Amino acid sequence: MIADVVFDLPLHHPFSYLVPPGLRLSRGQRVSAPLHGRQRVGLVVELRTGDAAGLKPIQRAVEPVPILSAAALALGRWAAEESLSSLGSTLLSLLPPPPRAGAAEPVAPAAEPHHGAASLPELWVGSQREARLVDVLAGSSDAALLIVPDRESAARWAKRLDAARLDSGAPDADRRAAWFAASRGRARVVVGARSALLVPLPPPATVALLDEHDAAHKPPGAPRLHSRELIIERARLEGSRLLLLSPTPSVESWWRADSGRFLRPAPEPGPWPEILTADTRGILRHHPLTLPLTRAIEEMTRAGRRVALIVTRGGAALACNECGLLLRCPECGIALALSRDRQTLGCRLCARSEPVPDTCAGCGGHVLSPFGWDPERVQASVIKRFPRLRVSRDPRNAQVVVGTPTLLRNIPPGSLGGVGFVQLDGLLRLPDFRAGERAWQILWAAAEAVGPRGRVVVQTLHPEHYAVQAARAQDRDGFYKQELRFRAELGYPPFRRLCVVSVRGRSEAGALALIAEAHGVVSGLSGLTVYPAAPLGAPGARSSRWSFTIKGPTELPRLLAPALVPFAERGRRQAGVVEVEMDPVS
DNA sequence: AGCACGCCGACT
DNA sequence: GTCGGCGTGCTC
Repeated sequence: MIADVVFDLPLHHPFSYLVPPGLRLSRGQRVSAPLHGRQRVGLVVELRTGDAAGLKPIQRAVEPVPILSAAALALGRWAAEESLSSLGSTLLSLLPPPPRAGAAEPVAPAAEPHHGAASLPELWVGSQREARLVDVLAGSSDAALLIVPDRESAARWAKRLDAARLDSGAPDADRRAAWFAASRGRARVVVGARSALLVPLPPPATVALLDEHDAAHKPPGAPRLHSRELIIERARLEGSRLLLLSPTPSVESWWRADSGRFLRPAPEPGPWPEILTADTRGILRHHPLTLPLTRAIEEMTRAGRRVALIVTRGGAALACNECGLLLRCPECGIALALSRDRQTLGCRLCARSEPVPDTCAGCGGHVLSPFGWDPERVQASVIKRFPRLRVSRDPRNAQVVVGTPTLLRNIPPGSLGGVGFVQLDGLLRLPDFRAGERAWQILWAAAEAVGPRGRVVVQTLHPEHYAVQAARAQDRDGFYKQELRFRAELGYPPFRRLCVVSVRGRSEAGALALIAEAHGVVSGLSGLTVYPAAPLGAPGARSSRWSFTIKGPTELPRLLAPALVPFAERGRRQAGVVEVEMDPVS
C-alpha cells in the first residue's frame, strides 16, 4: 500500500511512501515520515496500491485515527485552489499542533458529515445579533462551531458559551482535546480562530462567524483565504446552517444578500447616538480639538463617563487643507500615496506615478499636506487643555483615552460616553479601495460603543462623505448602495477580483528580473487586467521588493493557476521569493 | 590541501 | 521552507 502525503511546503504535489505492514492508515490521518533526511509531520491525502519500489516507509501515525474527514480534505483542497496555495501548507495550517511523540491520548475518528439540505447563509446585522446567537446555540442540541477573529474574542466567547477552545490562545493539549472531543460529539460547542475552520462536527451542525467584516479573519500567512469564504464553502458542502454576524458587513456579503444568496433579516432601527461633525478646515494645525469635541469631553467626563479619542496617522495621502480635496488616481479612484521622499505621488494599484502638484486642482489652494496627528501629540495637547483629567493611552483607569481605531474593538456596547475622531480624514486617505468601507465600519463601531445616550464627534474635512452621512442616519442601505455603485464603476470586489504578485529579491537586479518574468507569465492570459509592476517602499533606495496587481473575474484563481503556480513554485532561485496573494485585504 | 560561501536543485 | 551537494575561490 502506498500513501500520498502532503507537508507544510510551498510545493503543489504530494510525496509517496510505503505503508509498512501492520500500520493501518486512512485518508486524513497525520503521519510522521522521512523528508530530506528527517522525520516531518504530514497528512495522508490518498491511499493506493501500486509499485512501492524505491519508496521510503512511513515512520508512524501521529494519531491512531484521521484528524480530518474526507469532507474536510475536499474543503481544504478547494481552499488551496482558491488561494493559489499548496494543499499541504493550507491543510497543515488548519490543524491543532501534533502531540509530543509517544504521548498517548484518547481520540476518536473524525465525524463524517452527511450532505444536508443546503439552506442559505444568514447575515445578522442587528444590535441583538450576539444575544440571539447565544440563544440559538443554547436552544439547540446540534453541534456548533463559532469562528472569531482573534484570541481575545475566543477567550470571551468560550466563557460566554461554556465552549471548548480550539485557538492558539489555549494550551496545546486542550486544543487537541477540544478538536477530538468535537469530532465525536463530546464537546457540543467549540470556539476558535481560523485554525478551527476544518474541525469535523457530527451532523447536523451550526457554524457561525463573528465580526464577518473583520480583516483579522485574513491575516498574513496560510491559510491565505478569508475565514468568511472558507466557512461559506464549508456550510455549503456539508449543508450546515451558517450565521454571519456583523453590524457592518463586508461589501461582498451585503452584495450577496442583495442578490438573494444570503438571507438578511431586516434589523429594527433602535435608539441611536448623536453623531456630530466638526469641520477642521484650517483649525487642526496647532490643536487637535474643535469646540464640539472639547464640549463633549467636558460634558461626558463631568457626568462620570469615559471618552475615547481615535487618532489615525496622516501618513500616506495628500489633501488640500483649504477645501479638503483628496488627490486620487483618476483611473482607480483610490488615494494617491506620497512617496517616502515626498517627491512623487503613486497609485498603489496601477503604479501610475506623478509629481506632487503645487496647487489644489479644486480651489487653487497652496497647502497640500498629509498632516495628521499621532496619539502622543494628541495626548500631550489634551493634557494641556484638561490638566485635571486623567488622559491616558491605557483604557484602564482613564477618563480620556487616546488610541487608534483598534481601541473600539471588543468593547462592550454603551461602555463609553463619547468617541471623538480627531481627524477621520486619516482613514479616508488610506490608499486603498476599502478606505470608505473601513471608515464606515469604525464610525458604526463608535456609535455602538457609546450607545444611545452617548455622543460621537467626527472632526473631518469631509462631513458630506457618504460613510459619515450614513452612519449618522443609521442608514446601512444608504452606505452600501453608494459603495456598491463605486465598486461597480471602477471594477472592484465584489464585481471583480484582485490578486497581488510580489517578489522579495536578494538584489535589486534579481528582484527586477524576477518581477518582470512573473509579469510576462500572466500578461499573456486573456480576460485579465495586469497592471504594471512598481517597487514597494522607498523608491530609489535599492528596492528589492516589487509587486503588481491583477484584476479579473470570479474564476481568477483558476485562470491564473496553470501559469502562475508552476512559476511561483520554481521561481524562487537566488533571485528571490515569489508570493501570490488572492483577494488582498489591504 | 582545507574550508567558507553561495548558488541551486531536491525533498517520496 | 529547508537542507545539503558541489563549484568557486580564498586562507593558513
